[in-house]
Amino acid sequence: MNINNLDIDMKVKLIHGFSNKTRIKILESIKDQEKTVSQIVEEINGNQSNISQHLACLKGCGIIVGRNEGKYCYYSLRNQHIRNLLTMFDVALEDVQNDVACCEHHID
Amino acid sequence: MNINNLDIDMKVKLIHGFSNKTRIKILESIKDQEKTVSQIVEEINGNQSNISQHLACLKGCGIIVGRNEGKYCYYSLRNQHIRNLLTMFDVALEDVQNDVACCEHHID
DNA sequence: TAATCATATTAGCTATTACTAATATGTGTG
DNA sequence: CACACATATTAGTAATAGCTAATATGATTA
Repeated sequence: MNINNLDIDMKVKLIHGFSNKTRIKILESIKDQEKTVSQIVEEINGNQSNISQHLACLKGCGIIVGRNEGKYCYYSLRNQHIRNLLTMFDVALEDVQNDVACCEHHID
Repeated sequence: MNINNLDIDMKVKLIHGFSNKTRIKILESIKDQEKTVSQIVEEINGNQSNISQHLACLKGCGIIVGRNEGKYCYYSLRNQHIRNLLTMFDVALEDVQNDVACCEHHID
């Protein structure tokens, strides 16, 4: 496993962070302002444990950062690059939107 | 399931296309010029069946397009937006690179 | 300090995804 | 037309990811 492979692993991990519906919802929810876990849970109508796990994943992937304040934990996007990526997904999607039968069975 | 949810599903599917090591390798391989399946297989040292399946996935996600010519099939990135996305991943990654323990067990 | 609230962690289970090997299809060539 | 080559498809299996419910941790408050 060389440097290049490490890079690609990192890249895949980063991208993987974005590749789940719940995580995308979380990211959209905190795109413009930091929120606490419970705010997120309420907003996207999720399960506390589940959201917490996804937040840990997003943090581990370097997509978001957490900040503790008293008993609350505020999460926000790591930086502007991440925000840009989220925007770019939408841009690319618009373009594809019409002719995507779309990966129904993913690999097969 | 409303319009918004359909959008988000599409978005997740699009992103999912990028979230696998083999697929990223394929994309990097064809980033600057179209290639045949066998060229890709050779270049990234992959298994023909496996690569073919991933190509179908990428096509289904709207990330690449295929063009038949005789017994060959040439694949290339769908458009410039996709190329931009690939570049942006690298940009975002650089930024994160240093402090990513990184999602070892994904959700847990 | 006991009770409560916010969040994290764990365990068990199910669903999804990726891989390999075998086989099929489709196209050009001797 | 038989054979070889390029690619696609299928089936079966192994690996990964995601979910829920239960429990733990850690901070605040009555």
